Amino acid sequence: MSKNNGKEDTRSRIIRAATNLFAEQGYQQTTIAEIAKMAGLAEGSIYEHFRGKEDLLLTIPDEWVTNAVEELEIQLLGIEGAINKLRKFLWWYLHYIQCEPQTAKVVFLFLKTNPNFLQTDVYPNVKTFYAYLLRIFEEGRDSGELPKDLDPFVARSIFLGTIEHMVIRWLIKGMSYSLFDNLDQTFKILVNGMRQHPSQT
Amino acid sequence: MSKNNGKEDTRSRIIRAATNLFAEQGYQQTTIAEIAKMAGLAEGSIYEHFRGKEDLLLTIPDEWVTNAVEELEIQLLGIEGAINKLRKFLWWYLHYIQCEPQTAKVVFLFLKTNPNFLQTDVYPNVKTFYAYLLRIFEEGRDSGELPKDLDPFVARSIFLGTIEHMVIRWLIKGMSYSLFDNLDQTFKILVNGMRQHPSQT
Amino acid sequence: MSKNNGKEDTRSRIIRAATNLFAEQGYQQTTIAEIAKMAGLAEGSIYEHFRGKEDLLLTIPDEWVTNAVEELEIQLLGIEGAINKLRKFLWWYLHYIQCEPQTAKVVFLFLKTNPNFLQTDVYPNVKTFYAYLLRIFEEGRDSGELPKDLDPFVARSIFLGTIEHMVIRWLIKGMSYSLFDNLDQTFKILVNGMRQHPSQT
Amino acid sequence: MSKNNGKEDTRSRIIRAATNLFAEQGYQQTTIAEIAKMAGLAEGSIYEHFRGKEDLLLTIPDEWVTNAVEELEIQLLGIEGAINKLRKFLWWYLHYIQCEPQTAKVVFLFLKTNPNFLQTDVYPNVKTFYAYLLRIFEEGRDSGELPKDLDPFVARSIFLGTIEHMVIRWLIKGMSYSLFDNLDQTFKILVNGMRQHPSQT
DNA sequence: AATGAATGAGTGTTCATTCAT
DNA sequence: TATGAATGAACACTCATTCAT
Repeated sequence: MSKNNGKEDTRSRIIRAATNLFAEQGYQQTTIAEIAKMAGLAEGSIYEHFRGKEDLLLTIPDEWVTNAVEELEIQLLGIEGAINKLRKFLWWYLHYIQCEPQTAKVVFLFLKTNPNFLQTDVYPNVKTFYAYLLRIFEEGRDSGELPKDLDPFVARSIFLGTIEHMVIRWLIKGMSYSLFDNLDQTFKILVNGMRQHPSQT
Repeated sequence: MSKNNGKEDTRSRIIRAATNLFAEQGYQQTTIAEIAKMAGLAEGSIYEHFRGKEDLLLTIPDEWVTNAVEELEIQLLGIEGAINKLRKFLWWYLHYIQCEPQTAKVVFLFLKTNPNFLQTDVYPNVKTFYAYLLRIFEEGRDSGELPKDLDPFVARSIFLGTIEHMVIRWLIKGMSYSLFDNLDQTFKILVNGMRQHPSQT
Repeated sequence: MSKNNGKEDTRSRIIRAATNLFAEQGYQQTTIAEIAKMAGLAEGSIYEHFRGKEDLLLTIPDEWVTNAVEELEIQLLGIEGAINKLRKFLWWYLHYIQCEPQTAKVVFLFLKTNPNFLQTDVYPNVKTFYAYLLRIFEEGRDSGELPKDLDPFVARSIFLGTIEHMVIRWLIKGMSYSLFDNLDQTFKILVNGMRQHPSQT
Repeated sequence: MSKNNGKEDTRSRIIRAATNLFAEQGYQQTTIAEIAKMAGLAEGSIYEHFRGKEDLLLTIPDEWVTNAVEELEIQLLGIEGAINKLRKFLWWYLHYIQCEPQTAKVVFLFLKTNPNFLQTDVYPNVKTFYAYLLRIFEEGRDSGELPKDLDPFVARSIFLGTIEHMVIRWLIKGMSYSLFDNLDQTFKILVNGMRQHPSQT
């Protein structure tokens, strides 16, 4: 934000161009020439800023993920109770994704396939991000809000799996509807389960 | 049946070679030359059986999915109640995946990215497959076993999202553990939810 | 010679084209496209026969050197005396070079600079070739025709150095004169120096 | 003289950097960026002092050769007789080469291949340098110390050829031994060959 | 004199696909 | 059916050189 100098601008422009092209055509189908053209640069200039095409792909999530971790922490401030936090997490995460759908598309569709992603500098941030979720489940289990025998890892898998499924479907369908459709139902089922409980109508 | 020696054999050998190579190196990284070599054929011979590399990729799930639909139907025979059927579905599906992990890897990691998959001949089968799940939820809702206001589509998203998340994680981690670890917990949470219910211990 | 089949022909055609182009424009200045064009092939076809441009360069001397070793042995048959053998060697070697000046140019001007040449399969043949010269000097020294204290390695250096100097000068000057000009004088001086003189001990 | 700090220094630093890099990696393999870095400059600054990469290569021998001509003249002062002068030439030349092996490497391995070298400003100096050798042979022939029928050009070819062969071998072998090993033998053979023998007419 | 970001032409190499045998 | 040599379009990447500051 405060780094908007000349150089940073060029770099950002490249990242933006690459993100959009990757998102629209796929990683393999996008050429350096296209990225350069869209960024208003010569082909060779890309290599002044990035080691190569894959380096570019791997750099795309950097800011997005770093920022996500920071925001998430702030978003959860002042929220009491595991379930309230989960709700907040879900709503905010989908909102975050919806704000930059192109970046999300690259991350969810092309990056997770890439074997080198695990060795990236961003990957630890991703783990940090997901660790928050883990902590919420642990907290809820310990406070009695969630069952004592709840395995936080399993709970997280279900939570994340559901989100990812929704997001990927949304991305593939061309982001033609709102990610928040049916979100209430989804959250309700996640929390209450699918079974008809005696205590429920 | 009598052709299942010469021609059919070759075709199967190609598919098997391609599946293994795609699974191990990725689709883009695998060359026709490698596939031909592993299948014991000359490069050009591949084109006697498939239109091209992508056709080959798109053909891999054919038998696997067709067979899945058939087996699923049989598996569900005689099972009473939506929850029992869901349990069966989950256990059997994971078992099915674990039996042919290479095929699963190709399907879950490389095929879902491919934009042409949706126009494939197999895709309707996939929809049929997932429709079973939908029907189970509808049945449960209508019989009162599941809540009256349960949205079957939402329920299915959660169910499938969870499974996919588990499977993809398992594939990426090198299939180094059993897919059935923690499966009980997972199913329990899906059905009962994450909340501590008064009626539960 | 007897190998003139279809495949061998193509390979030879590539080598010939490359040899001529390398000789005329230099190794770096020659492109694969040019070689392919001159060989009447598509660019990619080069790679069916050679691993790459450098492999092509390194392959050029193969036949030439192998053949030289064989011919040399025959040429020396029946020649008596070290000095007579040296004379034969000199005349024949220059003749051999003059027969295929393009190959010679590549070998003398571009190959000896290449650091990978020493690890080539041909290099042992080169050593074999030069070892003949060494043996002639040893033989002359032992038979008394050449001085007892003659160091064969030193003698060989002088002999080869002189030849190489002549050849390279000839190549650089565009092969515009005969390599045999002044050859008598040259040989006389070389041999005079190495010969056992009556006035010497 | 007063400029020999700022500007001249930079120029020399560039030449030194280029010489070392060319010698170690070859001309083609060395980039302007590397040279600039080693010279402690920005890439573009090279072009304030040289027209380009090839100009840089062609400039390397300048001082070395000019200086050689000057020194050679001095070295030969007061030496009587052609053979004594040849001995002096040989010893001093090798010494001169050994003092600056990196420059020698560039000159002997990369410059002589370069077609533009012949049009360089230094080239006349090289001819001057070699002309000294020619004059020594002529002088010896005329004085009767060397045979009347000695062709000075031929004699020089042998002399230079031998030296170059020794030097190049030494350079390629990594300068791992002394250039003066076996020098006595070498000179003895060379001179023996060229010397006027009593037994000859 | 120095900088260094930008340039963009140039090129080796890959590989899916074709086709004559 | 099978072959495998030939194809040739496509592309990432390099690097000497320029120029505004």
